[in-house]
Amino acid sequence: MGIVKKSSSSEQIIDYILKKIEDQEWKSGDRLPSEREFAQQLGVSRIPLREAICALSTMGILSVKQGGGTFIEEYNPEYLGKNFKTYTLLSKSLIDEIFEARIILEAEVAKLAARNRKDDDLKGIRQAMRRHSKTALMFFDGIGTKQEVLLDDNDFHMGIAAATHNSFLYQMLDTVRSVGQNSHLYDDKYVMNREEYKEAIQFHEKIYQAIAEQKEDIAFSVMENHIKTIRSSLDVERMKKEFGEE
Amino acid sequence: MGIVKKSSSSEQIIDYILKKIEDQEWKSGDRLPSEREFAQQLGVSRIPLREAICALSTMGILSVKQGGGTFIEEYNPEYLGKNFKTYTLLSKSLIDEIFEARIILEAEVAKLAARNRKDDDLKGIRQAMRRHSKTALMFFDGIGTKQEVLLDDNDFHMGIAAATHNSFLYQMLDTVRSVGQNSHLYDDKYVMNREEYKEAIQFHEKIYQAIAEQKEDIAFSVMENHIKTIRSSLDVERMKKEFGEE
DNA sequence: TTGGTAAGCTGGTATTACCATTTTACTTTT
DNA sequence: AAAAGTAAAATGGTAATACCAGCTTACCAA
Repeated sequence: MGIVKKSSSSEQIIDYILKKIEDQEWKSGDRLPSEREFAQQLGVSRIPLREAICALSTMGILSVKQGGGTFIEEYNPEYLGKNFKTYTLLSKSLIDEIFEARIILEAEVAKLAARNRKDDDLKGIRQAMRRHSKTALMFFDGIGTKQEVLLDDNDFHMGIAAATHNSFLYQMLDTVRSVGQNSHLYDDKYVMNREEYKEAIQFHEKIYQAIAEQKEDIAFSVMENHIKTIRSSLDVERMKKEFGEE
Repeated sequence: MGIVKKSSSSEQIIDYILKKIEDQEWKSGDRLPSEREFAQQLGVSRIPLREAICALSTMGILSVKQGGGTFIEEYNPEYLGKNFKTYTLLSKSLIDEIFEARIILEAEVAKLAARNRKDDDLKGIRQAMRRHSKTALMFFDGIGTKQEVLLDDNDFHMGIAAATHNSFLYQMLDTVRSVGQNSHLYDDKYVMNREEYKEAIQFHEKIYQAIAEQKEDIAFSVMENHIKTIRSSLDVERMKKEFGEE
């Protein structure tokens, strides 16, 4: 007779595995029994066991390797926001919330980066910044795509996040940026006119300087203005689209 | 012949479903074909299809009802941090990162709450605050458990987060708080001596006042000090444990 | 010692059958 | 005709078995 008793089998199995982890009986890196063996121990078939393993691996708690086995995963903050990278159905009000959160996070991240950054971090940020300004200017001469510009811009911002040496804040910012940019409401509006982008490049340089010189408050406020400026221009575009052309 | 072609079947099915959602062919509330029918359409068996559905439902993108069907879920920020509620294996350095993130988030959340709070929000915060101070004082008279005190404390802080009316910040704070408090390193150290807790209660009252009067900067700085104080006392406890008793 | 080969582990998928719950449609009752 | 009850069908959940695909191991040959 198995250990499982009530309600959905797979859920009970999930609880069973989580309890083993919480009780420290199973630690990071440990291998679970093979599916056949484990299923027999629990008194269930492979199907609900696999459902449980699937759910836990989606959460990042387990990892499965074909031919190898199933293992307890190392704690990995990457999964914090991973779920949302592909989700695009956002309402107007949610987008406002996202931007509000993004302004706060970007500014605080810049501040913390100014405090914690190493010399190596500066190098990465600088490279991304220069690549970005180059691709952005080339884009207005008809060379390259908007996506390239956005990628370089993202590298700049996430490079700053990496300089905080705080994986939680990194992942939170990554989430907020991804969710926002994947929204179908902002598909082709992110890179605006030439002036606005030159302005953005200037913002980037100021932010970089502040981080390099470890001026936390300046990094905070300039970044805050930078993101607020972006939000404003996006709002303008949204107005155009609602009342204009079509 | 099915639609699926290369690599892992279940992953392809996941991509297939996500693409349908991104292309707006399937919207929130829509019902997927039944497992048998859908599997036949894709040219696979039910097993990999169920694996895909399992993964997507743990991400919060699908929801399944036995006897009913499988549906596209409404966008739900709740899943942002849900994964971590049970995960407890944290290293010392990660705990430092968590506290750093928490200080930033709690302070910014308090600030935003002071800006956006409605009168109803104040009511909830006030109730939690009073319940907390009551259970905390009772606890030192030997009545009630530490867990009750922690729950009330959590209600207070999350009530403030709710007052921001920003579900992203709410979920981020919830995540950071959950991850930190579930750590096995802090099992029985959260409620310290009587003086420290009276201090915390005073902090709470100041924070509440600032939010009620919509004084953003005061809410920010008092909350920042509140969390920093907690971190300090926890560090002291950690020292004791490392060099002391055992 | 080195290299490869084969056996046996592992998870991944297919098939079939049956159970549990929900939905639907029909019948019965009022 | 409307309401209530009941049976049938549809759907997800589980079981059992078999086989495929990738990895590990051990053993053998050079």
